Amino acid sequence: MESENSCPAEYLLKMLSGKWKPQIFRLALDGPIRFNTLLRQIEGSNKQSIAVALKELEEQSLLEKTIIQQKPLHIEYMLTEKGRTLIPVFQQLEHVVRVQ
Amino acid sequence: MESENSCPAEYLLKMLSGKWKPQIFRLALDGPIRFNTLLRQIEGSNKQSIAVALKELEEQSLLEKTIIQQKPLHIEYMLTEKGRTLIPVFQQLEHVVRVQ
DNA sequence: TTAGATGGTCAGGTTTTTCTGACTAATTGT
DNA sequence: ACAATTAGTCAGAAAAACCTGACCATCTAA
Repeated sequence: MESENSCPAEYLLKMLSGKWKPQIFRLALDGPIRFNTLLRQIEGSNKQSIAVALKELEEQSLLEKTIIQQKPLHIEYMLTEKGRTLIPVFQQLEHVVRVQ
Repeated sequence: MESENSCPAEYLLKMLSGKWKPQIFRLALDGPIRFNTLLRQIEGSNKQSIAVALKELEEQSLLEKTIIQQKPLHIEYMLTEKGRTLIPVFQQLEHVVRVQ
């Protein structure tokens, strides 16, 4: 993933390319989310693909994984600061899609 | 290409998915553009892929093909009204990419 | 203690996307 | 007449993305 890129759409497209990333990212917009919740909410998806997508989103610093040391430890994925910079783009897109 | 879609990013991603579409679209933002110009300006691309991408962008009504009946007839691709609705998204993205 | 949930990994196969090279046809310049 | 440019198409191969099913470890509830 070369971050050097003169085309901003290509940048977003690369960041969120793949069959499940946009949906994962969108669900993460609503707050921290867990692996199996994603798996259940994204219909048609599968463990492997979600796992790979999450790993890549982490590597791109759009999501971060947190292990919560509690009775039954559980793992959460949430937007990073960088991830949150994409929120206005999503809002803009929502607007555009409504208008079209 | 099912246009039904609850996730706007997924919508954009679908519209502009593929290795060359974002770059084609971006070049088209600067005005009508020709096949061989795209081919030359997008390095690493090839005839076949550009041709397929252009056809799909046309089918999605983001670009339109115009045959200009002049001495040597030539063909131009330009943004449609629908395509132009994506301009603010690109601007937003440019801003975000600068900030990141 | 056994079943079910969470959060994965791994190998292998299938599907989708992309690329290469050859070919076409119209037009223009030399 | 011949080469070059434009604007493609097509078949087949290669590469990338995705899916399935099996497996694993930890924990909890029955």
